[in-house]
Amino acid sequence: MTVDNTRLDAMVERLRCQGHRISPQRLEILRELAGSPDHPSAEALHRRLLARFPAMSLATVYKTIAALKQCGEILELQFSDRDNRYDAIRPTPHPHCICLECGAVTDPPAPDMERFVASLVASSGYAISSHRLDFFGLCPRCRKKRGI
Amino acid sequence: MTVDNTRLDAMVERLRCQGHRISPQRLEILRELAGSPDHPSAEALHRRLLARFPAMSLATVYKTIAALKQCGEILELQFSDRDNRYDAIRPTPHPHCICLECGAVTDPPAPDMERFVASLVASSGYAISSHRLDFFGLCPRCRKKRGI
DNA sequence: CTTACTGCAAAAGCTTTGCATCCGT
DNA sequence: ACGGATGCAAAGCTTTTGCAGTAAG
Repeated sequence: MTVDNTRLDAMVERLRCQGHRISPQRLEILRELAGSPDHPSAEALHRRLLARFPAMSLATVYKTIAALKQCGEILELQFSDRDNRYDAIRPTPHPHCICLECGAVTDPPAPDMERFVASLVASSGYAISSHRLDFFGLCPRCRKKRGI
Repeated sequence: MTVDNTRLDAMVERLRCQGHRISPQRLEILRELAGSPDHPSAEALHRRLLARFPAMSLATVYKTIAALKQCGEILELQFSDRDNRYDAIRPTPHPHCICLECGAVTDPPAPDMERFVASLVASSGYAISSHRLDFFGLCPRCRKKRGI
């Protein structure tokens, strides 16, 4: 796993500023997040961490995610029919592609999103503070598998 | 409530085609959906229907929603931290504005969305079949209340 | 030392499912 | 009459919470 230490340090620093403490478990969760560009679920994170931290509780993962949310250091993609997915590498809103077959979540190249968001912010009458842009379909691998 | 009878008839017809039956309860749920542009939750629908159908079960509402989903006649906006919301008036994907204070969900004017979606579909490598565009913030009313 | 964090288990909350009965078609 | 729909209650699942013990700062 390739951990982005700059990002890891930023998360640690931000948590500390907000009065959170950094336990060994928490540090390991942050490290895992900093090295996971695949938008893992809480359960997936927990599974990966168990190898290095056999006693880690799933509740601890959720509590650390809650702390990161409170600091604005993680982006939560909510789903009601499957696990939520998390992106702590790019915690500000950006588009995602979600594969309906394998569940992969990826960051697509974002073509002139700025202008699109800006125009909507201007025309909606809302004071927009964040957004969510999800595109559902088949990822390249699953397309190939199906010959589409 | 202003029911769009054209839309209501279309839903009934589509359900029938797919082998579903139209009970009095179901017809009333469809009528309520056709007259609800506010993207109600299942529970909100149920609450409104109880006035006219005191014995209506929440499970029946969910089962009718499931039938509509299967027919592509309803758009489900999933949330993991609150009730899902439903739009049976415009069942194809379109942008939404969601108020973080009062929970209102509205359809904003959609400025050159076509081009944005098209460019992403082209650049992502995915075979995109649907999308979800949510904008979170304060609705005009809640802005006013707060003086923002 | 003070107060947050951990891990476990229980609770919460929305949605789905099983089942006996009822009713469209 | 057949097969789907209803209503009730129970089950399912993910996420949150309570608590006693532990440890970070």
